[in-house]
Amino acid sequence: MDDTPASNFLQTIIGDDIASGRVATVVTRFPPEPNGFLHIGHAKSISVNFGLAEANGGRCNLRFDDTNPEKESSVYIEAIVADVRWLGYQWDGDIRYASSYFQQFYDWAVYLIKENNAYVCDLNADEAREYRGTLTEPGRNSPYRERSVEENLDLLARMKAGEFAEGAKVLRAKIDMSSPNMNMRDPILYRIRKVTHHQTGNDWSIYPTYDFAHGQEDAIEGVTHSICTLEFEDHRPLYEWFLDHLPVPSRPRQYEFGRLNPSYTVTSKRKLKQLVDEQIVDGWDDPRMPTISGMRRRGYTAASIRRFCEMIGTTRSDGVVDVAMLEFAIREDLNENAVRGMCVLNPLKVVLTDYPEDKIETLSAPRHPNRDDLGERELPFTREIYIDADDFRGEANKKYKRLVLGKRVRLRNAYVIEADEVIKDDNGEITEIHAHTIPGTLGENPADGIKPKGVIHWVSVAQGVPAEVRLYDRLFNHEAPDKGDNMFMDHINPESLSIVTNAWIEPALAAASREQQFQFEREGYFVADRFDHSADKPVFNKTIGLRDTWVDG
RNA sequence: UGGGGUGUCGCCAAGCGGCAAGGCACCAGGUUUUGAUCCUGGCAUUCAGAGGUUCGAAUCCUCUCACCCCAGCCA
Repeated sequence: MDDTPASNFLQTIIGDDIASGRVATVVTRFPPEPNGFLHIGHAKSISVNFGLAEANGGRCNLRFDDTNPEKESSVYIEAIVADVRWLGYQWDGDIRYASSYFQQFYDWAVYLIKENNAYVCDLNADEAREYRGTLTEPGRNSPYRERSVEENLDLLARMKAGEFAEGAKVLRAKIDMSSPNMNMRDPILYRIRKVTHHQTGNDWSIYPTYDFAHGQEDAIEGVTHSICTLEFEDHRPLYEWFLDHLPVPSRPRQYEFGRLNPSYTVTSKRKLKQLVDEQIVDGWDDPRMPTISGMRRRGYTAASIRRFCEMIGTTRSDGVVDVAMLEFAIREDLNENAVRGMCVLNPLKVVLTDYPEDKIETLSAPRHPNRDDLGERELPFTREIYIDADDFRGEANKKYKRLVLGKRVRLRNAYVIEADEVIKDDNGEITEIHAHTIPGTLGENPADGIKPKGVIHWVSVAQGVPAEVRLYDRLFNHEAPDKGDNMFMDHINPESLSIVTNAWIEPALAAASREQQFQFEREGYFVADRFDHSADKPVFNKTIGLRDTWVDG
């Protein structure tokens, strides 16, 4: 958005087109099919399409490629619209639908028949496959290929009228059954589907295929640069064939880029849907999902997703992007902008035996270590506090910079304390620690010169608030779960979610509003859950941990 | 054994005939009341490989190799 236009091959092409006068105004489009939620791969496409339009003073349309009603639903339309908006992009004019051009497509189909460039074929799916040939053998002409224009016109009209059963007939382009490009072997333009369409209801019983719709949609909308992913490259000759043989109002051009494949994740709507359907996750917006809505709920910001897309670039090579880059993008944003707070995930009580029982000292702590503009928060200090159980050891080596029996540690934003005694129950489990404060260490080092070895976070027992914290980890424990067909189900990380129900947060955090991001110091970045969080029952999701270079656990 | 693509550091990626940007990751120091941030330094005599053209090649030519996509009435 405020970024300088990324230099990539698409920008070069567009720059040349503008310079040569081939295009006056750049028009792109983001054309999702409403058959699932948008994921991080779509975010790249959105970033490319809207970004290129924006960088070149052009426009970008949001168009639903809704040509297959069987798999689509308006539920997805609503989710997709919300996601694009949340990412921060504004499409040109109204939302478009391929389905609103259905009559035009039909008229063009009639045109093609009249030009002897299309015919109705009665081959069923199996027969058609047989006639199509293979990658190395040419196909054979359909026995229905030479029907008369009149007969084809009549048959198409009757297909439209619903006279034939699904699968009984299709309309095909008459191109070349021996083409080495499978897409040119008399591709299907229309198939019979007697289903209700989410936009057009029962108006149609035949629906155009992607190939017979896409280029024409682009032409109707005046799209100048139709940008898609690499797997459509083989369709480009067909895309152009239709533009060549139809009286379309403009001449769009298709360009392809390599799709995004983040490591440790799957980005295939089919596979994501399977995770949802089989309840491996809680829904399309589960925080472990690589969907836009899942990432949003996880605590990713729109800015970090845009930044990530910018970092990875746009090229024609397809590789796997290390998720560490995505993690870097969100840490970078949150480090700069997230308010700090303290949360104890695994509470261990510490009693400060020298501290008065009823005393509540209201300390003040900065909301951010390097940003004074974010101000300060009140931080109550009391005799009993919780620290994380991992932050105490009876004894430890010099590398351990936390609380050790007989040693000192600094309580973040408060006093230096020294551990005196470990209290255990009958089973030998530690129940609490007795310690004492070192006077005069509020904002100062100990007067005796014995500096604490480390800093740990804490929360007042009496003034803190219980909270639920959902700890997320990657959904897959394999770098490339997408490899192989259904193998990805074998690589599910069984520990991708663990819920901490007895976390303890400082009062300032209980005042969080939904979707507000924080850094729980020394733990990571967390967000108040978009749906489940409330002041009465705080719920936080772990977005990502802090970078941890500490060796020796 | 058809057609279409891609190969530059562990990952992403600039480079488009003049002598290998940058980011992520990693490593080593410094600062630090977050083992975070921040700061400093390190990290491809080499561009899939082999030939060739040229004063000079990652960039041009030739061949080879590897990987990806295409045989949905999905997009």
